[in-house]
Amino acid sequence: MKLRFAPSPTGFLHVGGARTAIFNLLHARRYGGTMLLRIEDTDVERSRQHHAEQIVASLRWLGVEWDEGPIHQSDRLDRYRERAEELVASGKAYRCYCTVEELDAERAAAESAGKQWRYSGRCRHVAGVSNEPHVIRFAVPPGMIEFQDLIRGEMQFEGELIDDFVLLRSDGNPTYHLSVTVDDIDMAITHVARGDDHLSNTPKHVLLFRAFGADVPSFAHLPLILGADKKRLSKRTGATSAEEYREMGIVPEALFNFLTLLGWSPGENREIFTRDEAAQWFDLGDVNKAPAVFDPEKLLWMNGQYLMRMTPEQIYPHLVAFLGDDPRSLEELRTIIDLHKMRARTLRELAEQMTIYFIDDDAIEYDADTVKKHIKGDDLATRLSSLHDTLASTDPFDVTTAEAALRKLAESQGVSAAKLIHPLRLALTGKGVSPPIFDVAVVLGKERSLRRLTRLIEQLSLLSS
RNA sequence: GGCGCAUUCGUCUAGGGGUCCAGGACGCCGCCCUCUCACGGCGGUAACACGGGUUCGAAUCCCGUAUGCGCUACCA
Repeated sequence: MKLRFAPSPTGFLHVGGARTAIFNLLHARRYGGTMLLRIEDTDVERSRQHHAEQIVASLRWLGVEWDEGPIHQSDRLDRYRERAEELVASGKAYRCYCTVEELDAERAAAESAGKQWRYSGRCRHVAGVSNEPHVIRFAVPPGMIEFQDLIRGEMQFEGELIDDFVLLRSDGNPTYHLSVTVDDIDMAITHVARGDDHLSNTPKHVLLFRAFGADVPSFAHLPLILGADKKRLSKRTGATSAEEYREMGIVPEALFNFLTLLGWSPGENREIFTRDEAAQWFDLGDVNKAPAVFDPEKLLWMNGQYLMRMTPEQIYPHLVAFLGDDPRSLEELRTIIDLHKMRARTLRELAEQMTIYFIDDDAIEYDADTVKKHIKGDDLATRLSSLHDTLASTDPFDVTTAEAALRKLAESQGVSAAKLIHPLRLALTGKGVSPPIFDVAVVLGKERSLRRLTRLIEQLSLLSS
């Protein structure tokens, strides 16, 4: 068994393509098959080398591996010409001297007359060989074309309704239909899993496999991924490339898992699982027929689930990119990551939350809403001063000791602990939300915590006015 | 227009004739936990597109209709 993912390098790796790659990989792994990566860059107009490199990088990042390739179709142009000539020689294809201008004009005329247009096949009968520019067209035979689709079942198409499609362009480059079948034959592909948009092209490919005397592979046409507007996922409705999700702070394992669930389910209500688990359960035949809407909210939730289950060691390599020019070491961040990982949905959020530990004690900006809520009462200054003294004499300065000391103080002051805790949070972080405040204090250390508390006390009159 | 594909809660899905007045997850709402947030726990909201059949019985099978999408290029 051998599968392949065959992107064309006309842009970044689209999430739909990413999912196609994942499904190919999973099916190959499930059944011990081989996975091939092939770059379909026969369209010189639109293909770019840097896109190919970007796609390869995105696949690596995502964790989609391949056993062979990447093979570039642009390296195999001679092979496609050779195969096209074979078909001409055997009478299954022919040279066509019609120009695009002529054909476009015919098409436009037919359209304005309200009639559907199809190529007449008139060049089938042109005799001899001329040096005039020409394409090679496949002579589509009449009759029903049938094939099996793993996802849709038995498919039937009427041959008469298919144009004599172009195999080789006038510049000598192959079209998709030619290159894809020549390659799938040469590379012994047994299962073709690709986007739904190719379903209508498949009869052409079946015809070509037969014309070449090759076995027709199994097909699996995956439904598209839609945006919130139920249209093909586009930039209007959200990020479309794997790269954008990386930049957003999505970890690859989460995106992989999420994409896997679009159009497929392992059953038994399983949502979070590893690539290896998916590879044990996956089968192309279980993929849904209906297109799926990409829900960024659920991706964010899933990413949060991953972050919270990952260790600081696992998170750190992904996090570094979000830490700015002067990233701290894993050692410095280990505790902080543990404190914040269940509070962030993306690496970006995580990095953002961690900044409170590294800014100057004097640079903290107090959140206005939190100030309004917790900075009140004439005796606040004195109570916080007492808190300062209490914390100053707390030894050791650890979570349990500090918390016990604060609670004891609150009791002696006749107020709830919350009356001290919220101002303390504001003092240490400038915010109304944070991890448990004594954990934050311990990370900061006694000295910096006291300095931050002192600063708040000093600014109290300013803030409450 | 032609050909093809699809249609279960807002979204992702489970379901493959009776156990479904439809299960899980995200989101949303409420409660609990609690120093805040998050996590977690508990509960709630919400769906078989429509119409005909077949059958003792249909979300599940068949046929229409509607809607959406794809292809109809010297793009893939």
